[in-house]
Amino acid sequence: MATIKDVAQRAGVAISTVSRILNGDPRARPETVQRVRAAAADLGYAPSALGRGLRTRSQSVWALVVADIENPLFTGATRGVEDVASAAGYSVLLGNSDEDAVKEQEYLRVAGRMRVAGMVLTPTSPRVDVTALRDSGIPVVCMDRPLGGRPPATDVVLVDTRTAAHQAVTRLVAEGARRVGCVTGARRTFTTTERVAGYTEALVDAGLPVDPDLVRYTDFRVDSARDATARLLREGVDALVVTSSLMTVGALGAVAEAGRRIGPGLRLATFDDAPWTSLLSPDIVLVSQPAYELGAEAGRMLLSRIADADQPVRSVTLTATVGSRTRSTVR
Amino acid sequence: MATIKDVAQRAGVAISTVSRILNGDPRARPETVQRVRAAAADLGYAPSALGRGLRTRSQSVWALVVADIENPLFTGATRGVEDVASAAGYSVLLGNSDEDAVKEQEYLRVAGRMRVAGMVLTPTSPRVDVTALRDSGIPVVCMDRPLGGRPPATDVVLVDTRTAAHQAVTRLVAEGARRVGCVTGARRTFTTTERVAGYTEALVDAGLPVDPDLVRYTDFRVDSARDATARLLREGVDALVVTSSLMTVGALGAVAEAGRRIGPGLRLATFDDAPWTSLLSPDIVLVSQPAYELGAEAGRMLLSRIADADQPVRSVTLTATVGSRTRSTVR
DNA sequence: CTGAAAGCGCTTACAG
DNA sequence: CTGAAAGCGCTTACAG
Repeated sequence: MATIKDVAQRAGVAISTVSRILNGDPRARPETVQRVRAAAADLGYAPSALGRGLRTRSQSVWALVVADIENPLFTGATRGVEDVASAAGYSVLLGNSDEDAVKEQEYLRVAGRMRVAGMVLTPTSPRVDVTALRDSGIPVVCMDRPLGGRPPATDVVLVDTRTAAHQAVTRLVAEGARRVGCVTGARRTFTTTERVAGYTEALVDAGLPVDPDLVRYTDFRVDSARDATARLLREGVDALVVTSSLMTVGALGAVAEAGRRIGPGLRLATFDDAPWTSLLSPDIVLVSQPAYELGAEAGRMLLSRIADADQPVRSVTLTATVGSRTRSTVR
Repeated sequence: MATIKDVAQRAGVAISTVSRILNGDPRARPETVQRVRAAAADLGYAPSALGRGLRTRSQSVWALVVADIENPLFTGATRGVEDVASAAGYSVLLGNSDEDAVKEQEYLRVAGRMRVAGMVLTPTSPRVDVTALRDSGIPVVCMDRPLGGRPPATDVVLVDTRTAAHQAVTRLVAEGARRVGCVTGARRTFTTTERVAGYTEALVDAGLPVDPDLVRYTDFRVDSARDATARLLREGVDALVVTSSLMTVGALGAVAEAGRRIGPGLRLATFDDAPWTSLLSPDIVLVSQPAYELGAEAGRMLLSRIADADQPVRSVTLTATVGSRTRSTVR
């Protein structure tokens, strides 16, 4: 493994000269530049991020820790973060916490030890502890879910899915639904409580009774959503709101197993436009979130926070759109 | 940001003592251990991976670069790699090359500069250049796709999807298909050529004519698969083999738009059991790959290669299973 | 049982 | 325009 020393030796210069030239110092003699460049190329030299990072106390790497890499919202957001990062000269290292607080903590630790330049995080709960990172001087921007109470403890980009859930339920009711079941994720998750709130408010606004028993909290898994939906169907609902596309897989499985189908007698609203939702009946009400923009905005916030650590904490909320599914243009 | 120096000062010992104790050196006085531990905890000290990595010339981090994070095969494999890595004390940093050779090259560079302990890679093409990494002493294990010709240039874990494709097509033919179209990915990709080979061999074995025009290569995208399928349907096929679940979204979209449906008149075989495939008709022939095991085996190979750099290059092939879709147990 | 010292691979004022 | 030197945060023989 070639080091700066090897390059210096081969080019017949001091290591400081190699460093300067490779970092584009303008006041270097063209011949020297030539020699150094050639030597570096011959040796396949790539500067060690360890040596460099240690010395400059800054890395050109971000960590991005998402709660579920299978969620199309997060794959889209990941692209947004990556594009903003790479335009600014940063690379992004991804961690998947899998909605598991232990795994998440492990990624936070690794990122801290690696002294990354910043982190974008989708916290598994509002009480995730990022003080260790912040004390290390590593800025954290949250995405999709805030940290702490109100106001949020860090910069954060959210999507207003409360309003979207309200609109979706209002639409179901306008189409004739009277008993709307809700299959949703974990209680601890911000997005869950927001969407349930929107659901409840819509029922109230429509003058319909609110039955807490029609809201089923799960662990986000396909099978849990299937079971929850099966029970709701047995107990009698004429519409379903399912708060993620993965859970919708389970919900639709339960619908099929019950011998029912989506249509005027059983309406469905679902979140996230995963590619496969393009195959669903056009009757379905679909809540689309600006996934790419969610990540891009988080990236921009991180950039801004890196540039100025002392600026006030910011909170940005993006809008989700509610519509019927259209022909997919998603990858 | 606390350093080992701060801890030493607070505990009233030398930094070498701090280092030893925090690394579990047994010959330390209990009182000293106490003091050092307390000081470290008070300061929220986490050793810098930069300092440590520079000194020991070894990192406890792997890089995993996959070609498409949306592919359920790779999300499953990622879990396998992570579990093996973390059991051995490594963390995994993920990069998504998105089937883009430029992005891939960038991740290879970053991993090299970071001096990761090893890499698991799904190369975007057999000609990806990993010599820079290998020259830096960073072992590379390939997953899903080999590098170089035969024998492969690196350790590699593959899935025998050639045989699986053969079996799937044989099954379609047994059910009555005579003109089987194939919608597949990019020509440069190993898995594409393997599956097309299996498809072709099955037709030959069944005594059916082989029409190269029935094989449509795409760029893996939903819309490309949709267009390719639409054309195949117009030209007349009575069965389809689609070599990834994402492309199957497009294929099924085209089927619906053509006013056709999957059944005895138009059979379908597809690869990868994405969660949503559980919603498909039970008639569909499904090729399931051992995703988790693919990653776990790659992780084990990397571990073994790290332990002994000079062992002969190994190539492991796992088996895919062909069946009808069953109720999903996937997350 | 613990400390002082060297050195991992870099960058950056500081001389010259 | 270039080199020598210091130092970033660690670990690890080597003394004592």
